[in-house]
Order: sequence, then C-alpha cells, then structure tokens
Amino acid sequence: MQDTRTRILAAAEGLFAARGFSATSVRMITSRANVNLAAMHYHFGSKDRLIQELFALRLSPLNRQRLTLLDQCQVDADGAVPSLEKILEAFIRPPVQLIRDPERGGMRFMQLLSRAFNSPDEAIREMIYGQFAEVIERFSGALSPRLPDLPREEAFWRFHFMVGAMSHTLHVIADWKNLENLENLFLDVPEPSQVDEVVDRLVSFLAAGFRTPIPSQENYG
Amino acid sequence: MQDTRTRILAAAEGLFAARGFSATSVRMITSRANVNLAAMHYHFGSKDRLIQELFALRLSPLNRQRLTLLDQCQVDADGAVPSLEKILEAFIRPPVQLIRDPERGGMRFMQLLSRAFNSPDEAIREMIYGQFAEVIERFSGALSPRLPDLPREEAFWRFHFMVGAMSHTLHVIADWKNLENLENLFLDVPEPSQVDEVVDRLVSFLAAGFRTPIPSQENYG
DNA sequence: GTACGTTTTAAACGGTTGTTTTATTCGGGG
DNA sequence: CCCCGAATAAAACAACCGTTTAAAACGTAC
Repeated sequence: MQDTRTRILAAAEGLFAARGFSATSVRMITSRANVNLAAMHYHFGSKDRLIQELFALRLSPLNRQRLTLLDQCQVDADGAVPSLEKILEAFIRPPVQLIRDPERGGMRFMQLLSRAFNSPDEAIREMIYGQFAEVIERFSGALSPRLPDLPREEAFWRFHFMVGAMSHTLHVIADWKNLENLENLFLDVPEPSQVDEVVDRLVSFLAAGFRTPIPSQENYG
Repeated sequence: MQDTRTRILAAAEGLFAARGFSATSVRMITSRANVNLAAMHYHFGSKDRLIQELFALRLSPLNRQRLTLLDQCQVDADGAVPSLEKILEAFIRPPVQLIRDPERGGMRFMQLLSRAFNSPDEAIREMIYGQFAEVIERFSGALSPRLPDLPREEAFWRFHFMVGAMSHTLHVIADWKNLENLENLFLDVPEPSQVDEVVDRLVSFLAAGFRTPIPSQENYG
C-alpha cells in the first residue's frame, strides 16, 4: 500500500506518546502499523529521523496558526498595539484547539510534545526549540510594547512563567485520565467538554501576572 | 565497602538526570559507581525499586520543609490567615533552595524530578504524585480561605497554573546550560547567582494571577 | 511480455538489555 | 581456629535493540 509512510507515522505517534522515545522500539512501531520492520528504515532512514519528521509535520501548522492569529489581531488593532489579552490568546488558543482536533494529532500529539520538551535527548530538545524559535521571537516582540516599564530580566522570567503554566495545563488536559489520583484528594474535576474556557482562565490569570508591578527588594507584609 | 548502596544511588541519580530512565542501563550505573553489576540487584532488587528508593530519599525532606514553612507562617499569623504571598513562598522557596544545595541533590535531582513528572511510565508518575499528596492537600486548604470568592473550578485551574509556572521555572534553572539556543534569540540571560530572587518574581506574578477577578463570559476589549 | 525503478519482505548482523545463577571473598562471634 | 551469614564477583541467561543485506514482489512504460 502507498500509505506505508503514513501508517508508520501514526503508529509511531501513538507509541511515542504512550511510552516515550527510548522505550518504544522500531519493532513495536512497524508491528502496530502492520508493516515490515525494514520499511521504517527504507522510508525514514533511522529512528531519529522518524522522530524529526513527526514533529515537523505536526508543529509547523500549530505555529503557523499562532502567527496568523497574531497577525490578525495586529491588523484588528489598526496601527495601535493589541491588548495583552489578545496577544496571550493568540499564543494559547491554538494548542488548546489542537488537543480537541484528532486530525492534527489531538491529545496524543500533545502528550508527545510535552514529553519531547522534557526529553533527556539534547538533539530532540534542540529540534523542538528550533521549531518554536520564530514564534518566541514574534510574541516577545509583540509583548514588549505592551509592557514598556518591565525590565528585560523580569520580562524573561514572566515569559517562562507563561510557558510553564500553559504547557503544564496542556499536559493536565491531555493526560486527563491519569489524574484520578489528584481529583479525589483535591476537588471535583471539571468537564473536559469545557476545555475551551480554560483558555480564558489562563489568559486572565497570566495577564494579571504580567501587569503586576515588579516586586520591591523589601519584604511584603 | 559499606557505602555500596550510597555509591549506586549517587551514580544512578546523575545518570537518570542526564539521560532519562529507560536510556540509562544498570551496567552504566554500576560501572560509574565502581561496583559489580549484580550489586545493584542485591541491594535494591530491581531497577524500578532503585528509582523508587531514590525519589523517596530526596522528596520527603523537600516536602517536609514545605510543610514546616507553612506551619511556621500560620503560627506567625497568630490565628489570622497568612498572606497569599507567604503561602506561595512556603511552596516555592524549598525547591529553589534545593537546587543550590548539592547535599540534597541540587540541580541534578531537580532535572530528575522534572523528568519523572513527565515520565511515560505510569508507575513512576503515580509514585511521584503519592509523595506530593499531603503537600497538595495542605496548601490548597491553606489557600482557599484567602480566596473566598473563587469558585472551586477556577481554584483548581489556578493551582495548576502555579504548579506549571513553578516546575517549568525550576526546569529552566536546572537546565541552564542547555538554554543557549534561547538566550541568543530572546534576551540576555540573567546571572544564575541571582536565582533566589526568582522566588520573589514568581510569588508576585502568581499572587497577582490568584487575585484577579474571574473572567466574564463576554469578550474583553 | 519484458525490462526497470520502486517498494516490500525475510533473515541475519553485532551488540545491549534486565535479571539470575553460581562461586568466591570477607569480617566478626563461637 | 573455624564457621556462618553478609557482601562481592564473574559468568551466563534469554530476550530485545537499531540497522543492514540481499532477494522477492510490485506497478508501469515500452
């Protein structure tokens, strides 16, 4: 069949998401894809290049959508600077939408992405950061005129606070079923169908954090 | 020698942190520890139980310190409710201190912990969450009287925003040297010696997020 | 129908994995 | 001195790893 490549990619995505990279063997992938073992090396060359191709395939539409949304809200602002909330939303909504769209990988790919971000393999992390480089540049550039009084150091850290809150939240949503240990001792877990409004919660939480004045050297009461 | 167990634990911590669990073999560990291959199975039974013992050893002092700090600032409040900032600081400062204390594992263990949080191995994640259960319970209980107007759902998500921002920040600090790709295209990277003040930055950012009113259903301007 | 490039297949390559087995060494109490 | 349990050591276990090789099957243009 002609879709051997596609079948391998789909099987690999699922297995990598569920078991991690080094714990997933080429034999598991080809066997789940109902494909000969050597087919993977024929089409992709090596396991590493399979991983690269998989991420390039999924990540570039996601980041293109982020940049398009940012463009759009800059056009809507009509020369002025878009609001903090609009910028944050352009950054946060695309991955949340992706989670609910199986065509673009859905929860499976989001688990996989969250794994890759913390991968011990430096080459993988480097490739991931490479895919995000343009997005980071554009959004930090769009954010700074909205935060003119913020020192660069503080902006650096707050950007990381945002990335952390967002990626952990995506991880929580994508790994929902594995959170049963938390739900019992903490609170009732909200409906997964209301996932979209998490974007609003995140945006207002983060916008408040970005707007708060920098902490003074003295202690607070 | 009697410290064979200790040597194995130290070698395992370093290797797991640098290469991940499944990519680290028992042979690598015993060879770095200058110990016979079979010694690991003699002292720990299996690779999995080695991992468990390692985390129990490191995590319980960390969480004990968090609870002690929370106790202390509740005593200091003298019957009243401690300030939001004090509570957040009791949660955030211990792991940041741990990063700078090699006796308690330092950066190595923090990398390891961050890996374990996103581990594909469900047993590992479950064990980690078990170690944190009491801390989560105590802190969410201490936080809620400070946020009386916050619906439980919103509190659930904001708690996750906090955990995400904190754990990602710890990851950034612990993996500092691997961030060279970011520093060039984003901004100058601050001095690692000023890591402690990141606690203050995080606390004020998160406190502002916690205090912001819940977003309305309508769009913001 | 036959030649040709593309794709699929079975088999083997050398090496590593976690774990177990068996034998040896060690240190202190009788 | 001897003995016994604890600790270390070398060797082997079966299973699996990523990758390569070489042969078979395929679809298509002539």
